[in-house]
Amino acid sequence: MEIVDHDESPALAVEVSAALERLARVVRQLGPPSDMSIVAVAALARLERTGPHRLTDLAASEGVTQPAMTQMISRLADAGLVTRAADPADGRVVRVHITAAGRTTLADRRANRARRVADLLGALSPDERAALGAALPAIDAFADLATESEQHGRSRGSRRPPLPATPPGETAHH
Amino acid sequence: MEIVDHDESPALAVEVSAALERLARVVRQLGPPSDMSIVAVAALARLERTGPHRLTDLAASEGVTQPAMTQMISRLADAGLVTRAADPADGRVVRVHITAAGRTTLADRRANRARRVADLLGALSPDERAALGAALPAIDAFADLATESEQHGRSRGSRRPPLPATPPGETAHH
DNA sequence: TATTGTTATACTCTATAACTATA
DNA sequence: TATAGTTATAGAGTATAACAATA
Repeated sequence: MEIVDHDESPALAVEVSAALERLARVVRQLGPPSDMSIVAVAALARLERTGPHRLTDLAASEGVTQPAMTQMISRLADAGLVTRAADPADGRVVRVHITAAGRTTLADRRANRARRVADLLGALSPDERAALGAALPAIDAFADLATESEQHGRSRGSRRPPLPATPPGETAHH
Repeated sequence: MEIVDHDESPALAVEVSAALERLARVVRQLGPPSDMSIVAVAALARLERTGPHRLTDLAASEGVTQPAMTQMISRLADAGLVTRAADPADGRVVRVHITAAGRTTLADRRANRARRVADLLGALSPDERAALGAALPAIDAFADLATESEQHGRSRGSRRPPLPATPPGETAHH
């Protein structure tokens, strides 16, 4: 058991925790009501960023069950944003690819949300904007840690153990 | 139309927007799967903070429809976390109160999440923690602005027009 | 007639359990 | 036997539309 200074920032933890819940509401309201779900967007973004993935990998990466991801991908496929392809090397696996429409949808969505965020940021003071910008690396690190500890039971080593250049399941091809 | 420097921080907006989506995942995974929904927690917290509210007020405050809030409150009432009371002054309105069990649940949940957040914060560098702490006021201001612009069509005046000491619907009593 | 709240209906999203098919 | 994925079922949570009751 490593010695980590847990008691160093209990007050900060309480405040950060509260801020997170408030931000969740913002995330929800930043997009139109009938927008894609967070998990769907995350999966799509992952497919865009690091290429085709197996269903199991997507489920694990986004922190949902395999059946949930199956249905999610089915809906995305119905919408034409992804396609399923058989893996020639293993008849059981399904490889999910993002489509051109998927990329477009993602880009549009990002632009829309960034526009709204820009409006909000514009109403902040320069100091506040500066503080937010300065905190972004810490926020990313925090989010990475959270994701990491969720996936492989709180490995504490190299933070940001980044997504392999070749997505999992890609290596054994011929 | 006021002149607001929208184009000053487009890059920042893109990054903040992306960070928000990543944080949404963290929020989701910070609690047990069978945890209360964000909206339920927010409504409960509001009842705790500013006393009994009408259903309509809760729905507006949390950004959901009235029927959605009716069902949410029904579930919370089934769980014993809130109670409904008739308003003697107006037979149509329902006043929702938080119960002792509701307060306990809220406190437990907060403590749990704060503990997990503290663990994550403990793995950050001191500089990163400091940056996060310094950004908290800006984050709050940002969240307030978002909530505000959602509710009364982007009034740009006094930010943080805060929740009235007496909750809405409380004034016209006799 | 307007407002408050509920009920009806439908859809997304999730989880667990049971199943199929490949390995 | 184990793994990849699907299907079945149930439930939370949301929205819109139609409704009841009160003002």
